[in-house]
Amino acid sequence: MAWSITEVARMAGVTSRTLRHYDAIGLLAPAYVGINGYRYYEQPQLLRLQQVLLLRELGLSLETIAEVLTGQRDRVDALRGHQEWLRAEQQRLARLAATVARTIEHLQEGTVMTASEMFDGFSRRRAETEEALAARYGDGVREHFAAAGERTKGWTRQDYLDAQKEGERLDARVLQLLRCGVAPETPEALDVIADHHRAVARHWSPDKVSYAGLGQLYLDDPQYRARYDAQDPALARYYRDAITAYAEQRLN
Amino acid sequence: MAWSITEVARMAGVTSRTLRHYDAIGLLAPAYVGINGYRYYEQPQLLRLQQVLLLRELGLSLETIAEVLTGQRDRVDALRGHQEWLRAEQQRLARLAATVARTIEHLQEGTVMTASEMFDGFSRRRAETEEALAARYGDGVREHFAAAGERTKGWTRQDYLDAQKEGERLDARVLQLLRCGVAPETPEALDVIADHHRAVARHWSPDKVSYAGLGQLYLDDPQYRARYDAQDPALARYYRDAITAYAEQRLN
DNA sequence: GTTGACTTTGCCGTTGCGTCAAGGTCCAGC
DNA sequence: GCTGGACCTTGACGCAACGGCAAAGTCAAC
Repeated sequence: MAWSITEVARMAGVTSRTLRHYDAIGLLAPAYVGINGYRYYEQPQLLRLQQVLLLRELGLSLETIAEVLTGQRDRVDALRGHQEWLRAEQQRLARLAATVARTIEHLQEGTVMTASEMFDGFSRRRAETEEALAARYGDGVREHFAAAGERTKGWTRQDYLDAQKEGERLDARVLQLLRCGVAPETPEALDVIADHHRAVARHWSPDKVSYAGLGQLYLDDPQYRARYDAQDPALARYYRDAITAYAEQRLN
Repeated sequence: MAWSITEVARMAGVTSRTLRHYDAIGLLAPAYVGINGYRYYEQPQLLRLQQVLLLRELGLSLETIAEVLTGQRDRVDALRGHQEWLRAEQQRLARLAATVARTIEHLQEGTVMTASEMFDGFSRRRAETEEALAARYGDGVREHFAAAGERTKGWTRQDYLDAQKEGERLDARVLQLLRCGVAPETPEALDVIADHHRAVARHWSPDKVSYAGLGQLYLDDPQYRARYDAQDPALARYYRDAITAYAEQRLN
């Protein structure tokens, strides 16, 4: 008993285009293909399609479904992961909704919502760093940032741009070291970190401990972590190791 | 004071690719373009970008943002709509999570989750129709469906497929009438509806009132409505009008 | 033999960019 | 004047899961 593509589509409540797609991505191949090129499906394919649609309705991606059906991945395992994703997504939406609500209120009150400073990438990153460090090491670190604020009071936007540019160049140099297999505690690496330290010192006065703390932050803080992971999954750790070595060997 | 694309990108914390994209879709054009083709941005563009990113962080689509910034659409209005969407999406995810949880339980209990009948598009649709009608007219209609179940007891899968195929052909014919401007109460339209009535009567015994109720259902039930709306936004209403006219004129 | 329903492959469109690729431009140092 | 490196341009593909359309071949019934 073989069914044509449209017949199967009707039985399952999907379109024939969908079945062709599933064939194309290797998720569900027909039982056989006629000499005319027509796809023909039989009972086992219907059962498999049933499984596919069941998992699809739960929101799993076709890729995950394929993994589950080939047995590469456990169903319960995949579903648990999906459930976690669903929860995270729900929370994200909840936060968004809250922010939207607040924004609406502000708009209605006529508050102009300047906050233009917050849209300077540089100062925003500094604020985030302050929060992250304060969360890890207590409010004591905030005085460091207050001092940094004093020091950069006269900076123009151009100064910030230059500082940011230098930071990116440093990232590129460290990435080079990593890619070339240079160990993070070698003098070559530490020389690059020396430039990093000099750059940081322009708007902050880290001592041995707090500079090493910054290195650790690169690894632990989700914001920094994501930024470095985007370039190389090993970059954050490399940065931390190099900074730690630098603090140990060249600071006191 | 003009800034290059990368400078603006750094200030705003986005990539230059993003700014080029915004230029391409007309969301944010540079202040001017040099003879070398370079994009240059000035203060007003930065302010606009700030607005864009603010709304983007709230989850609005770039299209909506563009409408808001051109003044075609009110901010508060757009945000309210977005908020509703967020709520609906959250609820959808919550339902999904609940279903996933139940599925995990079933899997762990070893329940095999056959429910193969539920994957027959036809019987599923019938179940949905029963629920929808029961919700509207009370449980009294369920006996109609029980009788239909009796009548289709001996049907093979092929019979269901044929019935479904006929249903789709009828939809196509009605759509033709609609597109050609044939009014729903004309004899020509009623003749098509007569075939519809014959087809329905094979697994159901509608009287004048309940057949008209089915027509109304096409318009009111979200499932049916979506199915017809996909073909033409006026199809559901046309169906209802034609069925109502048929019930009035040719049934008693 | 002619419809009409059905099938095939192939390609564009959706959202918001990331990521090359190929090539032109700018500026500083020699 | 030349070179190198950082910067800029346009163009095109890729993603997820198909929808929709076009051109062309196939099948079955009348």
